[in-house]
Amino acid sequence: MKKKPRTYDHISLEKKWQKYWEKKKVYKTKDLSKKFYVLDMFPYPSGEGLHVGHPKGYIATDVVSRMKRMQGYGVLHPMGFDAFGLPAENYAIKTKTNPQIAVKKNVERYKEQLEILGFDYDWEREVNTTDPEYYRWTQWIFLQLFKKGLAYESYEPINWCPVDKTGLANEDIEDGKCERCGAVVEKRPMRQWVLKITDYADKLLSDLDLKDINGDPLLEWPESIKELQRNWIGRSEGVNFKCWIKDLNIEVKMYNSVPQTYRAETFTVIAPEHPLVNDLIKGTEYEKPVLEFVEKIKAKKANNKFDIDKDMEGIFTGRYIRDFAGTGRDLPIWVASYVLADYGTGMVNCSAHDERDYAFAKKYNLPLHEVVEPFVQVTTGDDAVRKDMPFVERNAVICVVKHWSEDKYLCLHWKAVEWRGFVVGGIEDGESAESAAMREVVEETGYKNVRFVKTLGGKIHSQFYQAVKKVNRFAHFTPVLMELIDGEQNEIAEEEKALHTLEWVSKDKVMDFVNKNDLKITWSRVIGAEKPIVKNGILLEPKEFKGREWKEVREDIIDYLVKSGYATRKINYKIRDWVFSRQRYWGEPIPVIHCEKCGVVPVPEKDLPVKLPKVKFYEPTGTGESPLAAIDSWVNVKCPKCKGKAKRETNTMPQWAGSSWYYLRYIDPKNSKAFVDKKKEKNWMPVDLYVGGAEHATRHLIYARFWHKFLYDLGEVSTPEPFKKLQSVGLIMGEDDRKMSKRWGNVVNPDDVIKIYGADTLRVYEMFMGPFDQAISWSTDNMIGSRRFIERVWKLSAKVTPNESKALDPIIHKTIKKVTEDIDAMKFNTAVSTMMIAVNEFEKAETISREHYEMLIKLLAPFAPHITDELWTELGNKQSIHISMWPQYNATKITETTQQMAVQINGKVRANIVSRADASDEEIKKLALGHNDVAKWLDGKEIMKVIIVKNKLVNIVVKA
RNA sequence: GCCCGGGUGGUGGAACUGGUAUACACGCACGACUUAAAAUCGUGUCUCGUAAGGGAUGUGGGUUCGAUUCCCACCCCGGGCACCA
Repeated sequence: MKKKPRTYDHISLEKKWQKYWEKKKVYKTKDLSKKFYVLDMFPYPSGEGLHVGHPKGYIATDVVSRMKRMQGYGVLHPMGFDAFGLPAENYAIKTKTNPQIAVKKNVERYKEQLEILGFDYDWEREVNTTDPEYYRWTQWIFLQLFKKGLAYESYEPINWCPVDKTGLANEDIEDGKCERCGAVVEKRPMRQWVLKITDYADKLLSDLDLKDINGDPLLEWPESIKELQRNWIGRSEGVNFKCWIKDLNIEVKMYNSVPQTYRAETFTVIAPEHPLVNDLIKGTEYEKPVLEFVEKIKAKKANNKFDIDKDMEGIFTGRYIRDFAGTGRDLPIWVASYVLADYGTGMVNCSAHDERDYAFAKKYNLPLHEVVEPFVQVTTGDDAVRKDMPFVERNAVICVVKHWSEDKYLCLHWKAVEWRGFVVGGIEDGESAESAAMREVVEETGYKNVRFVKTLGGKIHSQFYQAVKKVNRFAHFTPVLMELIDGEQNEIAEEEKALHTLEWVSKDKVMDFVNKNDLKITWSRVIGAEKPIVKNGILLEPKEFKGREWKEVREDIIDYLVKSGYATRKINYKIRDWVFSRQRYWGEPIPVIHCEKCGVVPVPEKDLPVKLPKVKFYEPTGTGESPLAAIDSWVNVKCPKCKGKAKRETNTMPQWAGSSWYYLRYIDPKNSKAFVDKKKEKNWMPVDLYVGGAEHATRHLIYARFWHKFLYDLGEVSTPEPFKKLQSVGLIMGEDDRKMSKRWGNVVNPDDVIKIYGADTLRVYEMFMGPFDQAISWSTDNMIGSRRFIERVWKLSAKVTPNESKALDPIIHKTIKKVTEDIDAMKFNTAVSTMMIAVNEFEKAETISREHYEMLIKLLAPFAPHITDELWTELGNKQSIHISMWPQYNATKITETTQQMAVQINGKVRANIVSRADASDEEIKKLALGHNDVAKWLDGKEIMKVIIVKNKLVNIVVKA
């Protein structure tokens, strides 16, 4: 064994090992009985190159894949490039180079940057979405979708980006702006290809919760990303009411996801874009004004100047919905700006129990009819309803009492329970609310001359715990307004005064004074500031369901409506079909041909790929046609069916097409007969670990699941879901806490960092920074710690002797256990800190056995692959450390013979004791009580209880 | 507004199914080595207090022998969705 003092020259050392690994094909994918497929979200190679934030996820998968390989798994850890789409094309236009050339250059640059980081990718499996041999299969999948009717042409208005001059999918829009360039998106009707992702909406949603045979979740995804997808898919269950337009006898369906309140419906609104609008107004006096209104709203929407809060507008059509459910009312139909044409049926019956409908009705003075009374339940505090206790119902009054001369109101403050409100009391049998109110005011306040003014609307239902009577109360309050005639008052008993005080509160302070919701509702009726009752309340109609609760009655009402023939069950989704065509050059040509005679004809599979032709001008035209339309020689073809005159489709696919299935191509990247060999697919799928940014939750991850499910239904793939475990990477921010970007000048380039500190240091640092899925700011200062750590491991090799030494057994075996578990759980920061602790211990030892040192560097190998391979071969090993066996911990070597325990007295640490590891509770108790520092605290106190937690603490509870 | 995360030293952060809060690292201070500096090594570093001891995990309350961890309310920060009837 050599023990030369040598310097750690990371530059030559790292280069040397990278060459060695490549030459020896250390990382070639092997088919073994145990497989592990680790996948990175492949990069989109921009002209900027990588910054230090990009490789964070790649380092993590590299660490995992290296450990898995050492654990004897056949590991598939590939890398490729996603290069079609707007960014590459815009870059090409800007730099006036052909995108093909620009992409090639960018890919080369990216590969160089990835290579110096020392990743273990099997580059023989590299894929590139712009390679015709790759997109042949992207086109093939499109054709299968087309054949199953899942790809169709549509002429609906879509989102159009005026800067990028192309249509966009819903998913490409952020806050009404183009996600790429930030331009305000317009609505524009044009021909486009659309994929029917809505057919899979239900499966995409429910399969998020798939369970395996053990009942464990099949998708080990962060709950937050599942939730994002659930929200995006936006499933809504409800009913479609059958309605008729009065006089015209047109049947229409009306979607309603809150059918409980159907009897409150008093008017109907229809979207301005709805085709039925014309039929409603044709030839009537309403035709002109309504059409003008529709045009105005459409124009606003096209320019994205539409703001729902400012622009809630409508106009009457002169038509009515005929009474459809026995309410005895016909509903006037209004065209309203806030109605969505492409959700539900584009037409909605409106009631007082929806905030927007309520606001619209108030604005246009439309009638409202409430069928729900407010219901409040106290859930917190002393008067919170007690669980498992029945309710005692009672009719009662809430009396708001106005001062005889000032604009003040009589309020009560019950101090014991911190209840602030008005005079409240029960209604006796046979008593009217009015007389109960008179009686209660006199009894409670002592004021003698009070006058009834009016009842404040319908009942307010309220559940709370009545401490005095020790019951759960269900009160049905009638709120009333009273007024004192003068200030004449009886003396109030002293004991009454102690319970509560009377306060005259000025009008503007009452709302803040009262602290219970039923009282707040009462007060809002006094001042006329009522809000619509939504989502919660007690039903008055229909009479069969009177008294039932809003949430609880829903299913029964739906049953009732379906049985009565008023409605049918219906499910709607927020997710829209995927607008799949782009009017741009740089994408996969959509493989169909438009024939004058036969219509749309798919390109025969044997003619794939439809290659993107080389062009001189690839700037977007902005006409709704892609630049391909100008290339006659490419566009004009013979119809594959009738051999007649035909033209190629000139739209191309969106950026997300190629990435929707690339993980399958890695499995069999060179196959020219199929997109993937079925046997190989079965061997490697699903992806065991997929790592990437959470920003892909609603696009890539939904699209890929959609395509995968489609291929699964075709029998082309063997798993219902593509990605078993998903892990999101937290961003690395700039040192100024802002997103790393050229714009802020805070970009740190990995090449520079590697030059100074080495790839191993960069890798260790990025893993050590903090929790992997959390966004953390870069700190070059902090990185020095990782470099020091590596150098200490390097220097430690001087202490290695062939002799055995048992002293370090516990520490190294604990470290093996923790590091292995942490890597599996993606807790890299604590894995690194555990190794740091081990190194600190190793440094204290005189000598280190070769066995222990080898264990240590093996644990470090996935994080710092270069230096560990160097140290490993210095020890005389012939093969790379990365194909050595991962160390296994020995549980018996971890267990210590003694245990240290803290002694607490009433929860405060007063002493520490050491006992044999197998000491009995009695022995430990004796030891603890006998300790000098403990005796001092126990002096003259009575011991109530002694709690012993093995290997942790002893807590002695004494009487204070 | 709704739905997810998250608030712990000067900083990044650690703490297993409730069990000695602040591991590990950065920074800082002091010391050693050096003519000197860098590098390296050592010691210290939540806070108040001379000490004994007390107080701290966003705020307030609760459960418990014991709470960063569980429950309730509120405040703040980050992300997503947002006219979806």
